[in-house]
Amino acid sequence: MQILAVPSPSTPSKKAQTNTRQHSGRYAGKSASTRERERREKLVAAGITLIGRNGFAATSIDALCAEAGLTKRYFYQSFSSREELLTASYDAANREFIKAIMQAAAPHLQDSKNLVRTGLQTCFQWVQDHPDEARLIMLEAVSVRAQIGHVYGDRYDEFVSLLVNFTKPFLEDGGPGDNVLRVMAKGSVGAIMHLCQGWITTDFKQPVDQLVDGMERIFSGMAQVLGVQGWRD
Amino acid sequence: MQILAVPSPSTPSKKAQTNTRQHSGRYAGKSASTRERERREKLVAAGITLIGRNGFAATSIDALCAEAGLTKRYFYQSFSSREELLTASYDAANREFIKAIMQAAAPHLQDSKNLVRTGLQTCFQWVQDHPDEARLIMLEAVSVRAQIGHVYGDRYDEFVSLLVNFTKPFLEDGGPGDNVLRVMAKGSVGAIMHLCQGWITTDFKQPVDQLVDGMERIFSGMAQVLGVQGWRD
DNA sequence: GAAAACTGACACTCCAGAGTTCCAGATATT
DNA sequence: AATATCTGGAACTCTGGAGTGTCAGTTTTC
Repeated sequence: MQILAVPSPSTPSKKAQTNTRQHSGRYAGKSASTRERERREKLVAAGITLIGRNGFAATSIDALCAEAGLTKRYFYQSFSSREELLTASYDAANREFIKAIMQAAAPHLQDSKNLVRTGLQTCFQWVQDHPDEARLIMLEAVSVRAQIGHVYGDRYDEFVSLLVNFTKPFLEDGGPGDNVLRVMAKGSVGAIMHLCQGWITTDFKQPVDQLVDGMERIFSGMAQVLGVQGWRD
Repeated sequence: MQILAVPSPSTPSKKAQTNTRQHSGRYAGKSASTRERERREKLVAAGITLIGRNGFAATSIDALCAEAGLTKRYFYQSFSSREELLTASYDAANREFIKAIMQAAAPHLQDSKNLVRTGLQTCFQWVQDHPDEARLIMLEAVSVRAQIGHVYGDRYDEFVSLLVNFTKPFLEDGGPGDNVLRVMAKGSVGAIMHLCQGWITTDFKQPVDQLVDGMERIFSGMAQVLGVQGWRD
């Protein structure tokens, strides 16, 4: 069951170069591929907004196009199904999310304790500041991602490897093997996501500090169990 | 937006007692309410199977009825929407899940370390043994539950309270407040769920032992951070 | 045996949304 | 100015599934 036809950023559409004269793609000052890319981006943005706001099931292609200010024709030019747009929207939102955290974390790469705190703080803050994006990647994408898991499995695995490899230098010998380390990394991701899920669906009632505090302690515990050097409360 | 019309186990249907003579409900040896309850249970079972197997979006009411060996009439007798059946199916599957873990955990209530290990082992084993149920409660229900969260919020909160209150007696003074404890409890639930999600979508490739091992270490870390008495590796 | 209520199966209407096609107007090229 | 391409908008068909209705046959009660 091939749900996804490879989400290539944009199908160059083969140039319907029927005849051998004039016209080489420009319109309104932009090249054909630029226009197509811009439309695609509008649709992705609309996807983030509507799917995040109303849910995937309640988001029709018509509504998507209306939100994007385009017509169905252009939808099918860039995507072949609603699922494909969901995937692209998920991808875009997820990238921004990761980017925000990476940027905030970068200055603290040498100080693991600060790194954890800053990362968590940024994470929850971003979620609160981008509710649509967050709902999309934390809630709506879960079951769909399960069906197209093979597409995102690799990238997710890379991310987990990143976490593991980053942590490893700090570890003493005699700890768990890589497989178990990976389980712990995934578990951490899950804990954060689950907290975000509940937080989102209760309209961010709980203060960020408490979420950060709780997660910090969980990480702290893991650090101690793993014997991370230079970590002690 | 009232999605759910109170999932009462079965609408007694008000007895269409139009006239004043004979017939008080029995058919095929069973009372009216019994028959109705049996049909409801068949539908719930069908819901678990089909939604778990094919996903909620791909499960029509017709298919549900076919699977249950009933006709649409009976569906609308017990439920007023597909979402309501999903909710009921989620509820049923979730109860079984919790029950299995509680039963396995019961003998170890005095030994926290064994309690954690047994609980985790049972949890993952149950998931592997009940893939349909697990897919339903771990994957399919996530986004829908977000929409009807207020219905399940209370029960979930109770469960979290259970965890917290159970842990509290073992804690030293000076630890985090209740709010933060709750965050940690929710985080643990999230870690397990996330691991199950990934595990399910990769067809249970990873051995149970590794999952249990990883989660055990996370709990172990939390125990140490919280200063649980009688816990030390 | 007759009346009432229940059952199962099918037929039916209705609609939203998917996917396609057409066309008039705008923009570019020569 | 003439030709070709691109754009936005709408009209169109088609289908699956929701929700309702009908009816003949069965079981119960009196």
